[in-house]
Amino acid sequence: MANLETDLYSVKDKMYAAADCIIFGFEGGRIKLLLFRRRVEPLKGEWSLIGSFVRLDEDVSEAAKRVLKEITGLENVFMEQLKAYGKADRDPGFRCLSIAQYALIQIDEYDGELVEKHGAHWFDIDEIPDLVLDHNQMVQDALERLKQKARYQPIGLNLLPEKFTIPQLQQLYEVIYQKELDSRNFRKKLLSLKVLIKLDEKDKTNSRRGAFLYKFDYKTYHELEKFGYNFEIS
Amino acid sequence: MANLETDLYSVKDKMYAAADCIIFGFEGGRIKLLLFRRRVEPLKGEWSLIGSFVRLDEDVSEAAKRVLKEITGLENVFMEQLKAYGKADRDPGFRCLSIAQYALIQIDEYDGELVEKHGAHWFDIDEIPDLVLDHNQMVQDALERLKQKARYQPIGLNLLPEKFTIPQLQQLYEVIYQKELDSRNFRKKLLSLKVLIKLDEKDKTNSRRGAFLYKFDYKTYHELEKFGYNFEIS
DNA sequence: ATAATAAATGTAAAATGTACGTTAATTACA
DNA sequence: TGTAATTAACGTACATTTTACATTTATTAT
Repeated sequence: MANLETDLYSVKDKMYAAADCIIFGFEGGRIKLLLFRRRVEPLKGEWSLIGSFVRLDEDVSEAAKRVLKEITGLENVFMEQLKAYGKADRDPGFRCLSIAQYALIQIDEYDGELVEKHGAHWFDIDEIPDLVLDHNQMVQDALERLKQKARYQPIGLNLLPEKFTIPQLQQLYEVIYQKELDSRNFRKKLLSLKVLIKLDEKDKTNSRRGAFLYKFDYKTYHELEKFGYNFEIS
Repeated sequence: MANLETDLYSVKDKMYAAADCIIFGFEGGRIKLLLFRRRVEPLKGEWSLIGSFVRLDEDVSEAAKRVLKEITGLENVFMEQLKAYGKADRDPGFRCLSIAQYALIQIDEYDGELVEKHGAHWFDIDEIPDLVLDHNQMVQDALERLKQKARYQPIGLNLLPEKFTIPQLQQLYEVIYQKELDSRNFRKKLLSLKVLIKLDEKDKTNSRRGAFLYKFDYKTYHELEKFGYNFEIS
């Protein structure tokens, strides 16, 4: 009996593991997703998230960083694990887990040439084509996560340049939440959080008057965080 | 060049995948964690989360359910993926990913005999022993998730019996948040959410007067959810 | 000079959160 | 039998935050 059980528990099957990246950007007031053509069979050539098999000697998060750098040239961007996708039949070819990670990047900073070379393309999130396997589901889950998380943590800022205007930030929140916000209340709430640094520069791309540029004060933010400070934009 | 790249992308290493369960209960005003003695080498006999290798033909979530049922006899309990743990060196023996899932159970409903038989034991979360591999980290992460999630979703209720009193629920929130709550404000806030059904019964285990029992109104809750209703207990 | 445009500011009412004190129901036991 | 002890339940006043809404400001193209 004991032996039987031991044997049962010891069933060890090996499988593949993939790291797939949901790469979001923000441009022209829209959230964008970077997709590319799948490089391996089956389904080679179909639109797919950017991903790679995880190698035996690398961390899952490293695998994601590796592939992100390879395609976009970017390092040190915001990236966070979304979740693992582990349905037995998710890949028709062979058993393969995927650990999905989402990245938020400043869309103007990536290496366009590299992206071009890998056949990658930015899609508006309202116009995402059919993707391989369960990748559409991953994108939906990542958007949901972004929506939830942006409310209580300043992660959305990773989609904007270091210097940004309040109207820009509002526009970002409006597309994330998919609803309009009152500009007066938005500004008031935001400034009350005391984590923005007003600069002496203006951005005049959107108006004659120009809007003041701000930077996020991460230092103060992390200080306040320790005391249970609540960043919340609703 | 193209071939080289194709080869590079095609590096496919197989590895093991484990499903580990962080099983929380609530008893005597404390959050408890169910641990057992590891059944496989290496580290056989050490305290460990309950887990199993994922088999080739089963979903990751199924693996977690399988092992949970095996040890506690429980089915249909609240269980949710926490995250995947994918450090290359997390298991000294061989490359093994773990997909951690946390479960919230009513501690009185599990099969004590089964648990006994598997050498499992409930630990107060303040008295968790050293666990194998990165399991202590998993527990910390799961507690953090519980703390975050309980604030905006009524998942804590899964730790209580179907019928519970308001003081019981408050006690639960107090241990989750690790801070005292004002009983008058807690009650007011909770009842204002309009998702509790007051019963005609009282629970007299904690006082002479007895406290009225309530049930959570999942039906109404799910209705309200559709309209962007916000369950929030802070 | 003026028109056009988005940025920035203000304010009053409503809703929610916070900090308290008091009363109510029940049982053990004097 | 009534009184003390104990937790449950309720209420209120004040502070804070959210919401709804209108006007002024800075700038440039004409």
